[in-house]
Amino acid sequence: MPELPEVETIKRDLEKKIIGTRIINFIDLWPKTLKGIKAPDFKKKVIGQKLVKVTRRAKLIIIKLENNLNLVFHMKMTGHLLIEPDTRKIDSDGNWVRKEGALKDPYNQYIRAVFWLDNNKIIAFSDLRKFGYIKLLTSIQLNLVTSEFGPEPFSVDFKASYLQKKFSKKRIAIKKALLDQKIIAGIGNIYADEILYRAAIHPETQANKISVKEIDKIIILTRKILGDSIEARGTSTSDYRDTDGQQGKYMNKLKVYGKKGSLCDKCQTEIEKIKVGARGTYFCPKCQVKR
DNA sequence: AAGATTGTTGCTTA
DNA sequence: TTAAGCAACAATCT
Repeated sequence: MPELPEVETIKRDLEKKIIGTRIINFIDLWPKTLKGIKAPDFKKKVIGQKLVKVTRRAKLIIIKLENNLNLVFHMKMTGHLLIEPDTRKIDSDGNWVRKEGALKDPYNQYIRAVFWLDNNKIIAFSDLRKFGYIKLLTSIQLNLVTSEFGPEPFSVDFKASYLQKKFSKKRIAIKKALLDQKIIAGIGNIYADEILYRAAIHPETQANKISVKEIDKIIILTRKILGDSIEARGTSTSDYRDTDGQQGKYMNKLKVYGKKGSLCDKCQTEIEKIKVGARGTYFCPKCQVKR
């Protein structure tokens, strides 16, 4: 799943590869990919525009255009933004195929939208499960969206006094609180489990029962884990790939996520899997004691 | 072959 | 007014 480290990796790659280029064409191969706008209207507003700036907020990628409109991408579970040489074409049946000599790409059949750029490259939005989307928003509309998110984990606003205030009002499981984008932006299922394991907190602990000391731990560990994962270019437990179609390397450093039955690093107890808020949740029953 | 998987939204209920 | 739970979305794998 693309969570903060994966989306941040994509954002940094895009910054290097596409800033200053111009969009010269667009096609949507799965109509629902464009949310809130139809392709003809979208094309009118986007074609000819220079890509001015790339930012990330929570799990959103935002590309600012010269005309002050913003391309907003959400990868959901299986989305990719692939930057490739322009070696693709549409065949007579309307199918999206590789031209001869194109890079090998296992996601060819899942491409939902394509932007052609004026540097002979394309941005291909691939998404196996079709949950991801592209929106075109004014800065005002974008602000309405991003202002709903809680603080970024690396911002100064993400601090103990803030989390104390938020958690004190919540009786939900701490894991659900970490996943709530209105409380903290960018954490998903993988990193929530990793943070709670390293903080030695049972994922079902009520958020309002988390101590001040534990809140300090959560803040430090969140930054440590997300930072390390960004350095490793993210986690590819299943579908995540960067703009070159390459996997991240943080999988090897995971302590609990996806590791049911393997032994805890700290105490050699078997890692267990339970459901918390309808999400698969991995933890060590000895290090993360229920209360 | 049903159930699990995932992030987010929108609805319902308390 | 707020909190919390759940269905829905989509497709694939077990």
